[in-house]
Amino acid sequence: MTDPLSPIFAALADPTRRTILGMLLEDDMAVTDVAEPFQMSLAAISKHLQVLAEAGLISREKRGRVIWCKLEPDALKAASVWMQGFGQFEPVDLDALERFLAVELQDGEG
Amino acid sequence: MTDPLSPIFAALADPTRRTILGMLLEDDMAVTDVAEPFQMSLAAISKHLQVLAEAGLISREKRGRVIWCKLEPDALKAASVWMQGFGQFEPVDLDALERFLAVELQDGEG
DNA sequence: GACATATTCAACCATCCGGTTGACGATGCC
DNA sequence: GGCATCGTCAACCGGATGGTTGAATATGTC
Repeated sequence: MTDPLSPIFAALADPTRRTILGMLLEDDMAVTDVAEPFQMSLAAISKHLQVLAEAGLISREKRGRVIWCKLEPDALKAASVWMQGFGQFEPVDLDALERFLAVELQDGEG
Repeated sequence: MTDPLSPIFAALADPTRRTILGMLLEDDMAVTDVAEPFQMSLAAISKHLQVLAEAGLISREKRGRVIWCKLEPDALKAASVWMQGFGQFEPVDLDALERFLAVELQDGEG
């Protein structure tokens, strides 16, 4: 499953994770601070951040004992581009589109 | 859980379902015809169509004994709008996408 | 060294998901 | 009526998901 879009959409399918993305839109945050407004355990939030990171939607950088989470817009952009293929364009070869997006994503990462 | 976005993203998280949406972009299709190119049972495709319908991404209309599936772009638009809330990247790589689509459309069908 | 904080790991649990198969209700055709 | 076709339903299965708790690993502070 090297398809990049599936984990992105799967990550976006959870409202907690979408809320987290919204929080990270304002600023980078430590894991503990991300977890603070939620009524669930820190471990649960940590797992959500793991899902977001594996989808490429965020990155995590450890500085000292704190792990900073940062929004990575490229993955969202990939999903957005895919959807625009539906909104505005005529029939498209989706497999080719996904190959295109895969290249796009690789492009973004160092 | 009346949140409309979660089922939409969850539906998009499966590559089979995304492919189905791509097929329906060209034209409305009967369930059997949707299932034809896939290496899985008709019942499995029927379930996928159920998921897409519950997310609002398609509608199904019974005419005779055939059920016609139709793309409903509004749901996709809702998800797209949500993502644009994130969009500093909003003017997606439309240039690249258009170049891609131009090649695609020439290459593919007439 | 001792202790507190930040985060993950591991085990566990209930539920959901994607697939199968076989039976079933509707519909169209002869 | 009898039969094939269209599509879903129901039961089942293995694996993923979302949550819990408690222990473990780093790191910072005194």
